[in-house]
Amino acid sequence: MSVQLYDTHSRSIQTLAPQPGEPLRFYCCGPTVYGPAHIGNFRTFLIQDVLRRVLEVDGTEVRHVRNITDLDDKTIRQSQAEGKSLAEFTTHWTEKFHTDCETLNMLPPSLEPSAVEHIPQQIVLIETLIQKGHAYAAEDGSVYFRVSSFENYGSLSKLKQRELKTQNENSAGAVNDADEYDRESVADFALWKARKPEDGDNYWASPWGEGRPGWHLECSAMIESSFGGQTIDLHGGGIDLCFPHHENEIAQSECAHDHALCRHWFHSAHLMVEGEKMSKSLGNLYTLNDLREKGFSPMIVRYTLIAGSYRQQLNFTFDGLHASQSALTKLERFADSLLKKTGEGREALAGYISADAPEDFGRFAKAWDALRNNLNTAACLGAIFGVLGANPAASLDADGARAMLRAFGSLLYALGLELFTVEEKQIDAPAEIQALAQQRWEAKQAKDFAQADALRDELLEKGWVIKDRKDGFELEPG
RNA sequence: GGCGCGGUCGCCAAGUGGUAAGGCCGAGGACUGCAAAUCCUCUAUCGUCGGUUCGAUUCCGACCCGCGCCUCCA
Repeated sequence: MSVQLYDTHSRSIQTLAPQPGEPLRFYCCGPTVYGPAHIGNFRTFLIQDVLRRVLEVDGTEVRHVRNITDLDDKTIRQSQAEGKSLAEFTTHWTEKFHTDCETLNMLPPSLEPSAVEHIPQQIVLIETLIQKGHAYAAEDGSVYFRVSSFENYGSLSKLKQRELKTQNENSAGAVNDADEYDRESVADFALWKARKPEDGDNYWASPWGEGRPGWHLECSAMIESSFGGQTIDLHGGGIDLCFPHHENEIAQSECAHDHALCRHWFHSAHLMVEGEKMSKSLGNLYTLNDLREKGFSPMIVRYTLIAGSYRQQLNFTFDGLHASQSALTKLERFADSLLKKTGEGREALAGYISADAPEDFGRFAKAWDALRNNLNTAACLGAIFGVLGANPAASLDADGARAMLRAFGSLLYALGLELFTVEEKQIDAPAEIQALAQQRWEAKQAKDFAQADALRDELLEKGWVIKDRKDGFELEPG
């Protein structure tokens, strides 16, 4: 039993394993809480959530730490713009993030450190780095990391220092960054940023004067305090963080601690929306609420965001959401067919959804293997539907159905999918329409089909479609 | 220029050195007064050109096309 996962650093698939007797130490760069998280953010967090669940089902204990970035340029700028204190502002968006996570059925992390609560640890880290010659204070009171002092810089992203420099000079035509002035090299990055007027009240005392920590340093400090300064097993984040954020984390932590920061790097690809890069200016930056207003339940969004390979860009489309909706319904019908065999109601399904995996996944073995093999959610879902296609419930007795439900339930747990939660689009028809529909139903019951069809046509003209069910009818907007 | 991802049925998408999972949509059938819903069945030779091989979509090379990062964006 083991889980295989692609590692960005070695550029190869490696077995994930904790240190003997220890939980797997898993750190994820969390959200910057300066507004509602969008589906792109959630794609990354959801994939991390699925990995964690797969590890749990596989029997690995996981210490999952995901931070809250509540102190950086964006949170400061936005809180000021709204005339709120940083704490008030970030608390609000942190709460909103939690609500969304819960709605998406994400497991809460074991620990959720906040950047602003780790300033003392960050200052200590800077002092250590200065002492060791890896950092220096500039005249204005900012402190920079001396990239040239760390030989391995760039090993994660495979960017050579020389190339970075060349790029900086070429793309800009000239090196003209204002911060540049105080830095020894363009590649050096800020560990501590001297206080500026636009920071408002958001500054802290330090040996180098008032100011605030740099973003990269926050993660290094939180990892250190969350895992006792030990090498962690796994570090996750969006692919964009690979450089410079993670590269800088490595530099800071390894220079301070003289041991590896992390054994295994886990990066997920970004999201496209309808074939275009997601951005505010294109107006295609959706939040969970946006999609809910358009009639897509959170579980549909979850399914859509985890259904593709995590290492490939996912093109998020409304067609895709509809496809997910149908697929999810198919899973629900399957669950129904098994529950019918066991004589249980839908509410019993929850009892089968568990990280406590069966010894044998039976027909679902292929689906489970797919998840353990580099988190192949697409192949997993494919294998699940492959089983469904054979209509296995038909030939099972109650015990057989229960066994299959256990395996199915473990897969649902690993994927974090909940069934029967899709909110029906309950759009109430006006009384007049309801009355016509009722008349039509009565005509149909009386086998006066001419009259029934006439009324149905009339409703259609008024924009409502009748769909007969077993013991009645439903009205949907045409 | 550097690093990286990708081009597989109308759309999404998995995968393997020996003739291609799955989902959506669509089509046909069953059912239904007709529809709907449901159930059953059906649809590809894998960007281009070379090479290796008994055999390549899968390995190697070249090329074309799309996309991401290299500017504190998951």
